[in-house]
Amino acid sequence: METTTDTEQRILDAATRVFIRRGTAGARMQEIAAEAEVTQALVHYYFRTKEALAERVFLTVARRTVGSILPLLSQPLPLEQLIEQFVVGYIDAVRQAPFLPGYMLAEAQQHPERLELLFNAVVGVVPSAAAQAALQHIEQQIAERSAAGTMRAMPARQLFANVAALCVFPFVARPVLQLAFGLDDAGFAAFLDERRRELPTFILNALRP
Amino acid sequence: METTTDTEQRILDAATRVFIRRGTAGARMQEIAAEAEVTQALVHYYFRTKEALAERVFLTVARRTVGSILPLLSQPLPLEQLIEQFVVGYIDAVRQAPFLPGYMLAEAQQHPERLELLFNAVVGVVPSAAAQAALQHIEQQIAERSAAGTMRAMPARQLFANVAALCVFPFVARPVLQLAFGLDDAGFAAFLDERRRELPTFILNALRP
DNA sequence: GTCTATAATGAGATAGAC
DNA sequence: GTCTATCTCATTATAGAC
Repeated sequence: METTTDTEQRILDAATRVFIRRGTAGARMQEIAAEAEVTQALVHYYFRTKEALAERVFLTVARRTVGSILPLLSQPLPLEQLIEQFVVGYIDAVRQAPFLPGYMLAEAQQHPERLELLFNAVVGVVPSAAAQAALQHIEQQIAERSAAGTMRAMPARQLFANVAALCVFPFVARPVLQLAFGLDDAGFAAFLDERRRELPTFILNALRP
Repeated sequence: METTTDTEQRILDAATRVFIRRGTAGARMQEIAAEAEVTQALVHYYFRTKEALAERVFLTVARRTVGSILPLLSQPLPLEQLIEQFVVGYIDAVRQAPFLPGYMLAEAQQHPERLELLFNAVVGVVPSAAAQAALQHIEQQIAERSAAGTMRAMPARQLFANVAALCVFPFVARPVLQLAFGLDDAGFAAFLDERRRELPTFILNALRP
């Protein structure tokens, strides 16, 4: 918990916005400096190199993302309600920062080493035990319901992947969807509202035995 | 249908690989030249600028993608079989070029003007009428089944988005999924095999009334 | 800590010989 | 068409004054 100066924080915030907007390779140190309202020299003063800054931004953003998703997964609810709460909570959260998922997935693709870094940083930290417990709780519920015949049996990891896919994809594919469906920004917002309502039903239906 | 020389084609292929691997901003003309086993000057000789080359690659790749997806959507089958065939066909096709979806979505994000260019290039060309017909045929089936009560009513665009999400996402999020599920490359291949089997059931189940 | 000025390098692009 | 050599400019990064 190092005490970051106000300026340092401003630069970090600016860098976050620019990296998310342009991607790491497309980002320019000058643009970051301008957006933070400082000179380029100062950006280097605080973060040495673009590479270091990029890594810092990615880890910060990724940790924040994990930190906002984990509570959604950790609620002590029956599986059905948990899924509904998760979908709604995720969509509402990411709407505030719609380009974030695309940035993170692209980064993960082009710098897998940062992912492992993040993994090591997150594991062994406070939320880790809680995270494990939450996931196990979910898997246990899947197993129970499958056994009881109240839910169609399916591999837990496929269910995880499906829920993630259905939640994340609209944000990653936004321009394509807007073009395909002929939506302006307001139309896309309406599409997300509709989705927020429809998606939980879709998923829960898929799980009926 | 211009007759592209062998060299030109080699450069284009190399550029395609490099752009997909690094993203447009991260790609280097030198790397493309090396991969095509020519000098950088020759790359410029054929394609003038990096910008022009990037656009050419994107349009080519995107058209090829549309061209391979359209037939999957155009099969004259009942909706249920169409979905199954589509899922399996898509997964099998993209396995050959697993980084392609990520590249295309990132490009669409950062160069929306290319998307429109593509749209204009594809519309008004041979497959366009067929594409419209195929989509209408699908929407009509959805409407019929909803009315008849043999399918749960839901907005067609949400169903499209869901199928796309479930098919595309694993490829876009591959590194994250591998880390989360602890999969090496062979493990990920097994995950895709499993998915190929499970996904059609998941979707069709979600559509039961 | 913050700036101005500038160095150092990286990367796209062209000239001209063959 | 293809190469070598080179130019030009953008971009990262540092030096040094304040």
